[in-house]
Amino acid sequence: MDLDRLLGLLRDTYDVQDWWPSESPFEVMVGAILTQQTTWENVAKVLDRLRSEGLLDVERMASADLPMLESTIRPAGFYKQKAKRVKGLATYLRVRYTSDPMLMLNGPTESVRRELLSLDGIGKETADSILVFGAQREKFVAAAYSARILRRTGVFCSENYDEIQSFVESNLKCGPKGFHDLYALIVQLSKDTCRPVPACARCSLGPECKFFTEQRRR
DNA sequence: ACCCAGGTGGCCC
DNA sequence: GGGCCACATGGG
Repeated sequence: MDLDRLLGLLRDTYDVQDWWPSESPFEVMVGAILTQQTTWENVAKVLDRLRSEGLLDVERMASADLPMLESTIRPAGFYKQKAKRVKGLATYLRVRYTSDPMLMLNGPTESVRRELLSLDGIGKETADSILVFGAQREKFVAAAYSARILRRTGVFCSENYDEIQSFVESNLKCGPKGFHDLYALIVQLSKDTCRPVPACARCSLGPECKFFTEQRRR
């Protein structure tokens, strides 16, 4: 199994259209923070609540009442952290990019990525999700699901984020949207308990691999 | 009564 | 650099 074949199989089975629905890049940023360690169903509920309160807006979010924000975010879990981080993000965008907060997503991908990573609550996975789904950049999100599927399909075996990301980014030949689609499809496959993971093979590391003895899943 | 979810940051060694 | 831990609600 190689990357392009995996992507092809997944595209035959799942649809990437509107996998990450949003009305603005800022909504993607907020959603990316809210969805950390949380199901999208709960995040969608919170996004709706934020929207109805007019808070999916940099200016309004930045000046939102924190306790109020916390109670709105509660169903998404880790609500105190997330409220502080989302408000912190909005505040940063407002002061750093006064004319247009979304200018932050302009410029070279790697420099936007570094700036995202400097913010509280935005790590590699969240930064890459924002780049891919909020700013249409070519980046692969090397999340836990990605590591798991690539390992079980025998494509690549590693738990290291940077290693997995650079492997995919330098080996997937498929054109534009390849990284975007691959990640979206991997998550759908992971959550779809009714369908088996595509045929599994041990990775090329052989007995050196710490997962070598893992049994194949159905 | 467990376990997991579209992670991150802090602290320790 | 890795290994633990807190953060928290909701659903199986």
